[in-house]
Amino acid sequence: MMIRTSTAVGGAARIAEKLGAAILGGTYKPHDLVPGEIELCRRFGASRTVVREAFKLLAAKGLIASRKRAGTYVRAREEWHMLDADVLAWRLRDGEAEPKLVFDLMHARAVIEPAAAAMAARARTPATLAAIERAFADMERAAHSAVLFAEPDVRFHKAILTATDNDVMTAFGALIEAALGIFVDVATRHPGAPAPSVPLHGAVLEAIRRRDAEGAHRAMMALLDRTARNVERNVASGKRRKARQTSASARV
Amino acid sequence: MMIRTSTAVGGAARIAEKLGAAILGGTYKPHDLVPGEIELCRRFGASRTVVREAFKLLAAKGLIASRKRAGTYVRAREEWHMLDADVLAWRLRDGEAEPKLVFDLMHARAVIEPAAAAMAARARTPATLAAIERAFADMERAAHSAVLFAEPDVRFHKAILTATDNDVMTAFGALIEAALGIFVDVATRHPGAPAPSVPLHGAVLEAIRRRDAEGAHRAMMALLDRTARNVERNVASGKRRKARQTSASARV
DNA sequence: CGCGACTATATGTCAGACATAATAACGTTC
DNA sequence: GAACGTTATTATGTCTGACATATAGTCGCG
Repeated sequence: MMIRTSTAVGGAARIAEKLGAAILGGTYKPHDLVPGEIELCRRFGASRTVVREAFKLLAAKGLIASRKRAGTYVRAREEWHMLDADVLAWRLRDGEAEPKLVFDLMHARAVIEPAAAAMAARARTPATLAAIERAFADMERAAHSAVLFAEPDVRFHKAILTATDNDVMTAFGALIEAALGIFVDVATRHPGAPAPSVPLHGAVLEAIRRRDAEGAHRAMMALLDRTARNVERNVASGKRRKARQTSASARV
Repeated sequence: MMIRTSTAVGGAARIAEKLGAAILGGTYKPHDLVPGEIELCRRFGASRTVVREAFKLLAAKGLIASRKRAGTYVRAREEWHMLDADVLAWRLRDGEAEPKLVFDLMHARAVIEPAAAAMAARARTPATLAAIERAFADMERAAHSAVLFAEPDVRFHKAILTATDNDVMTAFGALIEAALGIFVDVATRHPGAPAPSVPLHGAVLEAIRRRDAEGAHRAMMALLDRTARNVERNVASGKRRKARQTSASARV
């Protein structure tokens, strides 16, 4: 199992994690300099090699860049790779979450996923359809528990993206995954099993099965509508509650 | 000592560039090991430090991972961050381009951009509208040359994404930019100025200006339709011609 | 034939040195 | 005193050689 509270795990990755979260959290703002390599060596108890490798991890995501003599600075916000799963996770995790981001994600999903469902209805093969069906079956089985529901739910949505047979659409899976991770987080601290959403998922599956592109589009839209209402209802209460739990939400 | 055979520029970035292109180009396939650090030091005439930093750049994009003793290997294709601008560029650039990817990109644009135009029509502010107008004006001025047209064209589409006031939609800018880079490449080696597409862009702008969401959606759809037909017409000839120019396309 | 101990190997980390470029400080000239 | 060229400083960039660590592969034992 391994609990690894904070120690031991990867050198560069650990530092990048902390620094990335700090940047996304606003500790270091665009055009600010991050602490110098030597200073970070001291703080993290690591060698310059490792700190520099951490820098490269963040540089690859568009977060920082370095100039000789001047130091390493945070790049302009527009340069950040916002669709990168890690960047998204850092944004969503930081204590003072941004409710607007949650809505932005929902709106983006409302654009992408219905279209994806329609494309899947047209392009599905026996194999890709089977993957969707498997995910759906697992969802039905886990419908009583929000926690157990999460995994097949993500799998369901990703399976649809894969069934589009479009590499770019498939790539949105990472986005959906990050988004659903948060929504689940919201849902779990709210009463009520996810059972009601099962038939809505079922409708999407059914439309894809009979190659009904328009129907799949509509069904996915309806599903996301329900999710959006759920989220909207819970964002306020989540906001109230975050004050006392800072960011202690354990990743299950 | 170091003889620096090639052109001196960038250390880690240069190596990451080559390796990334090689992975996306299929030289190293998923689950394959890439050459060891020492071997790459030899090949690139660099120190292990630099090679390792290059590895981190690629690791951050999901392309590779390392295990002790076993070496550094290419991760499964599903793990690659396909929406990353560099990854996309590497895919598009490699000599044996994938025509399917070009179509996938077009289809994805057809999903995202009309929706973005509609959102922009609703959410635009004087400032964001002005940015779109400026880009359009520059397009009109450059309508006679495909090369000059490219920059304001990209700016136009990105300005619309920004005007949505949705961080996730805005992030698609990198995607559009990479896609347009290729389409321009195709267009330039084909006769005819981009002038005909100007009024189509103008219609989008006009709809956004009068806050007509549905109209903006339709206009953007029409614009992309034309682009799609253009691309479709030119992919075949591009394919034929790539044999003799391998990958000598100079970046303008 | 299965299993534990050992070894070789590639990555992971470290410390110290020098190279490089851009800024800041200085001093000279008009 | 202001403009300009020179030097010093500083943080990143690169190189080197060494040691740490985990594990795939090998060997030998039961």
